[in-house]
Amino acid sequence: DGSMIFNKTCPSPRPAQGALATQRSTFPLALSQCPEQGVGSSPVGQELPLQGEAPIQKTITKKWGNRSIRDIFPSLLKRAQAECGESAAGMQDPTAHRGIHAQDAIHPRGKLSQRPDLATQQRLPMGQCPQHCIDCDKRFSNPSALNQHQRTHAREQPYRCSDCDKGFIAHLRRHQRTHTGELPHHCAECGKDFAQIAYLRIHQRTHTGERPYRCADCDKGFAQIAHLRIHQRTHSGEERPYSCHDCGKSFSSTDASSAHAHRGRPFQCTDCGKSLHRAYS
DNA sequence: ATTCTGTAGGGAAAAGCCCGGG
DNA sequence: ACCCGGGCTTTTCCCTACAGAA
Ligand SMILES: [Zn+2]
Ligand SMILES: [Zn+2]
Ligand SMILES: [Zn+2]
Ligand SMILES: [Zn+2]
Repeated sequence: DGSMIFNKTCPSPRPAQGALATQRSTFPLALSQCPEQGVGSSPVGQELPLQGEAPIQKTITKKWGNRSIRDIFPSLLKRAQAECGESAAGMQDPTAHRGIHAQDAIHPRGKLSQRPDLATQQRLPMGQCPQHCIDCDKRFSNPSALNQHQRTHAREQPYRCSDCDKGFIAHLRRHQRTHTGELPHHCAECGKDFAQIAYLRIHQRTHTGERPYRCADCDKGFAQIAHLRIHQRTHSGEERPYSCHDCGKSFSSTDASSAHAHRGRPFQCTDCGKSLHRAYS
């Protein structure tokens, strides 16, 4: 831990979730309704090679402070997604910025928008369309298309956060705690505090040992149903719907895909000098 | 024997849905 | 009618432990 050098020889540090969704018919694809994509436009499809990309950057040095890269990386990704217009310029970590677009199913890069961009009169790939809906991440080639689209959100979402400008159907206060850091729900057992009561309830099972979800095959119990569902894949054969963009290996989950390692040790710790073969060491 | 690497298990965050009380 | 929050839920992410392979 500590400060890390992220030596990016692997072009996608986190495996694509969206892009891989094509291989899994049950994936909830939230594409549709985008007026720029036309009716029945299919999900990502075979991802086209990205055009106009800078060549993969060889080394990106970044001081991560006291936090490890795996702690800081998710927020970088989220911020890049929320703030990006179309270019990585100004981003603290262009690597993260590239990553999220290369993997993004919401606005797949391979598809051209139907209307030309106002400035250039070119049909841009959807992922590069400059008009960005902050509520759903869809992209539009011109402001009026975005405006029209956003009126649908105004109907659906009567609440709007003054901090991040996102719209919600309810529970605005609860969302705003993600900005304020307020943690009103206290565990009397261990003293930890949580932003949502649901976190506290689930957390309390770690003290009580309650495991309400039971595997019908092996009778093992789990505290969270998501864990049971993941576990049950171990009984049901070799379903491997996710594959790595870079090496093509298949995995049963995005988690497994993200944890797998590549040759070349893309991660290096500046403190101990050790090369790491994957982000999770 | 040591290092790599895939996998299982477990702790959380964010946000959607339903509902009842005020 | 409207707002709010509790309770429950799904989805996704992050991390660790560990066993078998290299
Ligand atoms: Zn907000
Ligand atoms: Zn506790
Ligand atoms: Zn089981
Ligand atoms: Zn790979």
